[in-house]
This record gives sequence, C-alpha cells and structure tokens, in this order.
Amino acid sequence: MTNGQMTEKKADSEPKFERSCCPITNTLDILGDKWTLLVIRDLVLGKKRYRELISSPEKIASNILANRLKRLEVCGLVTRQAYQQNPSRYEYVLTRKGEDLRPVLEAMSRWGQEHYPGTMIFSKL
Amino acid sequence: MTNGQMTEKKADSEPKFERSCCPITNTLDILGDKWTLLVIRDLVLGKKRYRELISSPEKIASNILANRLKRLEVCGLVTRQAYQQNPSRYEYVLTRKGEDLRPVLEAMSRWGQEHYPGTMIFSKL
DNA sequence: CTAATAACTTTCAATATGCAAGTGCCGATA
DNA sequence: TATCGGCACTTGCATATTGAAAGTTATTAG
Repeated sequence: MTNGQMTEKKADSEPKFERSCCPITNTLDILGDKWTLLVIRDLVLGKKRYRELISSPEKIASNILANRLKRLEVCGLVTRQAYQQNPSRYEYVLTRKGEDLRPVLEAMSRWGQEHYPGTMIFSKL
Repeated sequence: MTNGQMTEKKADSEPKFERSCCPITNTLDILGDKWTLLVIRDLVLGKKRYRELISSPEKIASNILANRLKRLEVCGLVTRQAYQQNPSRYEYVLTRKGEDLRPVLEAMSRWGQEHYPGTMIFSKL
C-alpha cells in the first residue's frame, strides 16, 4: 500500500481495449494465432487431458500447449479441474464462453472444406 | 521442357497438407494470426487501397500489411488491380474465396460482442 | 526547386515459436 | 530395493516472426 502501483485506476471510466473496440479485433487478440483454436477444437470434441491434447495430429509443442491452456484459463474460456491428488493432475473443460466459439469453428471448418478439397472432418465440426 | 522441374509429381497421390488434413487447421494456416482477418474485414467493408487499409484504428505496421496482402494474393483470397500507371498503383479486391470468409468474420463479431461488452461495430459485421 | 503523397521496402531490436531435454511425483515391475 | 515408465508440465536455446521507424521511387502541386 505504500507505493502507488496498481492503485490508480481512474474508476474504470475507459474500457481500454488493446487495439480497438472492434469485436473482431478483440476476438483475434485472444485466438489470433495458429494454435489456440485448435486446442479449443479438441476441447469441443471432448478431449480433456494434456496427453490427449498433445497427441493431436498437428503435433503442438508442449510448451506452447501449456502456454495456451494458461491463457485460455486467464481469459475465462477454460477451467482446470483436479481429477487426482499427489501429484495434482487437472482436466481442462470449456466454459460457456469457450463453448460459444463453436460457431466460429464451424464457419472455419465449412470454409476449409469448401476451398481445400481433401481436408476432412472426423467429428461434428 | 528440358529439365524435369515440375514434371515429376507422382500423379498427386498425396495431398500433402502442412499440419493435418483438418479443414480448421488448414484455414488457420492461412489466417491464423492477429492481422490477416482484420485486413479481410476491411476489404469486406469496401476498402481497396493501401492507404485506406493502413489507416484502420488497429494501426497495422506497413511491412506487415504489405506481407499480408502478398500472402492473400498468393493464396487466392485477393487480387491486385492496377488503377493507374507511372507509377503503377494497385487496388486490392476480394475473390469469391475471400468473400466466403464473411461467415467466419460474422461469427467472430458475434462472439466478441457477446463476451466483450463495449466492443462495437460500425458496419454490417 | 521544394514539398507532399502513395505505396511500398529496408533495417534492426524485441518478442514468439519450436524442438529437445529435464523435472517431480507416483505406481508397477524385477 | 532399485529401476522403469507414465503424466503433466518446465527450461534452455536457436530460429522465425513482429513491430517501429526510416528510407525509396515516382509524380504532381506550389
């Protein structure tokens, strides 16, 4: 409490978006990279554990996967649930906010299938 | 015709996708970054010229914009059309393939508006 | 002659990615 | 008891990508 760091907040008068107040931009600030949406795809398809996520055919690096899961948790798209103690192990589950990305995945899947013949889906995406 | 480059193709027996044959993955291989879909958003909204694209509120760096436009052209989402000579200047126009991304943008826009109150749209996206 | 404009390109420091190897904790096996 | 293997990560380090700023080229306006 002695120094002023993090105490001055100006009563949240400004929403303060990273790049702009465009909803597409703010969506891309979270999932605009080559891996995040693939992790979400796997979670939508019912995968829950690290081992399952890392064994997808795209071969995500383990540090990247850990980093993305952490970010998704911070952003509220995913929650971690302990499924055992000693050592603590966790499962990852989509929140409502994460589930709500399904239409985005579906739109991308449809575009990919339309324009890249040979691509194919294994489940309902 | 004298050297064999581009003649040996093994009858296209293997589709050879970058990471996997998942349509979402292949879509992300093109537009899985923080900027590409914003460029497409602007083109969907009717912007055509470099100056217009670079003056969007997100402030894309000029080298990144040039790089993305080149990639979008290579991937067939955009075509360059000369609108003057000496010096040659070009406008960028979405192909059908590029236009077909509209549902993806719409889904992202809806998700952003739903989960980030304060974001707002200026046109029909 | 000088300045301005458009559409890029170049340079270079900072950040992100990707691969491999390592860590901590356990339970099963020899 | 010692070792092995599995799981969920973490760490180190080389390479690739990004971003800010300045530079380039051609042409027109003053």
